[in-house]
Amino acid sequence: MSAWHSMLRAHASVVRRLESELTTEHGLSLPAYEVLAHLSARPDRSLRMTELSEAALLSPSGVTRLVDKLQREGLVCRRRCAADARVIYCELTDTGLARLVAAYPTHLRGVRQHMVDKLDRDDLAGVAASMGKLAEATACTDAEVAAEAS
Amino acid sequence: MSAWHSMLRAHASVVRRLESELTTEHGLSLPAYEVLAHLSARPDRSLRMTELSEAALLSPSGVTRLVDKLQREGLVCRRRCAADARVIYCELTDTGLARLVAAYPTHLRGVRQHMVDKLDRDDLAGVAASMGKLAEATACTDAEVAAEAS
DNA sequence: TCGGGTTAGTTGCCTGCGCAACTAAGTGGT
DNA sequence: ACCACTTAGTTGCGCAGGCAACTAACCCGA
Repeated sequence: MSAWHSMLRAHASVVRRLESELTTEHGLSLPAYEVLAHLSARPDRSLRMTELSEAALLSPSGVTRLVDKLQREGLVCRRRCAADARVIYCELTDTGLARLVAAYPTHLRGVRQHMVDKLDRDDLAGVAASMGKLAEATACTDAEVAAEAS
Repeated sequence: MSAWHSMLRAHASVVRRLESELTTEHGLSLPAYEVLAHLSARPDRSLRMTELSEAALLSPSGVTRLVDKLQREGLVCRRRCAADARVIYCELTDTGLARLVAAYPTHLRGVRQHMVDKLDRDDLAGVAASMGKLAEATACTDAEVAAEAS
């Protein structure tokens, strides 16, 4: 139980700091950064909206609006899929990539400063492992829930 | 870095589940539950608004509105402080306590189910320790920031 | 004792985001 | 070939919550 509360507090404070640094220095919210980062990791710099939804931990509508915003700023653009007219690829523009590259050091420094440096090597490994288990486990139960719903 | 991403995902999914269970079964958001729980832990069942703000990880305005809502539902009431007319005590009513007692098992089960049971004993201890460090460390830097601002 | 600074709480305004309903497009059974 | 079912994405709506500005109360030095 104390683990739970500590996790809540830790998450809240780390996220708040990272987000405030990112927004003041580069005008990017944390989900926006996540989106750009995930896009940049792709060879074609693009992902489907649903994939972004998964990547940015956002609901479909949230992704739609976030991409709207990023598009208005010229950081991404929408591209229709030739094979399936329902899917829309969101593609990172050069401007978007530049913005990401500019923001990257800030983000990296933030994570180090607010998380990595406060823990020793073993702690960090433990956290990574445990959180990985949690994320995976919940993904599984999600699948089960979806299965029994159908 | 993978620790960071895992933490984000784990937190998001655990929180979402807990919250949805709490709201559907008892009509309480997670912050609302936190508030009631913290109040119940006090001998006089009351806390100042600022203390609630800290407890519920909410901004002052957020607390004001959350307490407004809880008050409308009759779960808490506001009480002025005789010694200092600025401070307002938020006090848990009997109804509020009853609601909390009703919700408690749900919350406990949720935390077990979505977090504790997915980790073995050592993981859990590690998470508690590490997250404790993070929360504490960020509290410290908060203090520093406040100090240098003044 | 009174005027500037601080602190507790509230309010206006705005943004982000989830849910539910919807449209458009693809798929599969008959 | 057609119609029911699913899937991708978008929109209407509503709520939660942060920031900045405000009020009221306290505090302290001259």
